[in-house]
Amino acid sequence: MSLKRTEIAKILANPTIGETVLVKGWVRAFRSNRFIALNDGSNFGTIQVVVDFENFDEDIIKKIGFHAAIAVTGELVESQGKGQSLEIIAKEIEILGECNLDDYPLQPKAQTMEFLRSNLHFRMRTQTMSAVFRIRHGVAFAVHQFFNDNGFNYIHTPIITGNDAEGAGEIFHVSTFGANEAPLTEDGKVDWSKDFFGTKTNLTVSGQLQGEIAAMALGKIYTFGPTFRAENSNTSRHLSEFWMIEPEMAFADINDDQNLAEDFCKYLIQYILDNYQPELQFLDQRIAKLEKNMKAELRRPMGLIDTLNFVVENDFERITYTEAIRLLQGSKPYKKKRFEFPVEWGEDLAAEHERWLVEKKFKKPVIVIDYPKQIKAFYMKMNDDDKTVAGMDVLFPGIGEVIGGSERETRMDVLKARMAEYDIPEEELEWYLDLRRFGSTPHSGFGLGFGRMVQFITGMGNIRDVIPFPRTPGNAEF
RNA sequence: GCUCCUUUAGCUCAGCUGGUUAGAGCGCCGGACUGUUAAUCCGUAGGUCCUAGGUUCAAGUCCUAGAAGGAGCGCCA
Repeated sequence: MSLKRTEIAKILANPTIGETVLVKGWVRAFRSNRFIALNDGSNFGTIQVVVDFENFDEDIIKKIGFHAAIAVTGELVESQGKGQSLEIIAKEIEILGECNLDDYPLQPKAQTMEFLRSNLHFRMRTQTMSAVFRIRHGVAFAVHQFFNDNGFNYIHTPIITGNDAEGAGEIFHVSTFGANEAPLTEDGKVDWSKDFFGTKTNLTVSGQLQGEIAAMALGKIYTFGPTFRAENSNTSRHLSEFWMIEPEMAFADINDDQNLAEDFCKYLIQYILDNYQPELQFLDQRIAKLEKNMKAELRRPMGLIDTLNFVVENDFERITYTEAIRLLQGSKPYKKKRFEFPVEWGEDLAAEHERWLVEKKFKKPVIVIDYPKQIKAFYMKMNDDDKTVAGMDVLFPGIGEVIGGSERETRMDVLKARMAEYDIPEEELEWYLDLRRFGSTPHSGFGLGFGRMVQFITGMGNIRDVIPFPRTPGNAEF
């Protein structure tokens, strides 16, 4: 009977010293014509294969190169060298897939993220990307675990929707009409009633409003899916297609919302600390190397793992918008006129202001609540002062806003007035108003940018490097 | 959308106030090496200097336009 392949992770977890094993994987390094570092994706690291090259065909030895796919049959033994406890003494080696290094773009050394972005189909093979995407999976898993353990139901809200009234950004239209082929109405406008769905449709910008429908029946729900914004945003924190997590809770006010947001963030980070130490250590060292030659003020105040531990172990700072403005007006950069944008009650906080609050003043995540009504969405609950709404932003060091959420407005007259202020026709959101007409109750929720959370946990500088196939203005490769 | 920066070998970069055969490190390839850990040592090859115009006796270097990439800002998650 021929030997069955064993995954490297299983060998390392439960070694059977002295037994003959078959492993298959990709070569990460081949040193001294003798030592192969082999990775098969089952774990982050490698297993060492020792080759007595005198006993092998020269043709085979030559093909054992960087990122070649090979199969090795050999004896599992305790390693004679330092740096690993186990190794496999190769008896047979089969080349499964050669990797011609004359033409292969990747090299066995550190490469820039910009270069790797131009080779998206190869970049996951690098150690950095391997660490990032393993952690990305871990965070996604932890999202479901957290909500499941806390009694939330996962709701699939639509990706294509006729909902055009959310005001969360520019939309991508969805149509089966070809360019210049759209049928027109008598007055010369495109006749959307003849389109596939019989109405004008677009890709979703948020699942929140549909999430509220579900929360009014199931109590606690969450969505976790792709969202699309056609904004011409060119930053390291924005994607045109990104994944968002949106919990919604019935019978919950803005305080419950803040508690959920804080517990949730801490849970995700703790889960990765508990389950992805090798990956985190690699990313931590990677950042340390990158920052080695940087000026002290440009470096991170703490290492990656220390930062994650710090966030988990400390309470988030919670302040009102009004308080934030007061603090900012008393700040050194304000007095020295270093801020580019005005700090005035009624003006939205700019990135420089958020950064000062998070990185200079409190040095930890900050939740800001009770924003002026004019800078927040129509569905947020109006506070008793008639000036502010029960909205919140959760601000993280380095990446700014990770969460935006609110208690929702449930009073029919107030909601209608707010919609009028935003020129949202009532007939478009009759169903949303119905939720307030029939069995309405206070409820709250938020949206967490999944990529931003992964960015924070991995310490990656650009959100394009934490999603396999980034979609940004002018780029939709693969 | 706005501002700034970058584009020279496979990769990362150097190339001064324009001057004649365009450099380095790493990688690749060839060789050496029986315990390596980003292995090490020796050697070879490798370049439309992003594109198109222009200025000049002479342009990688200066000017104009365009393209691609990056950083920051705005919008947000």
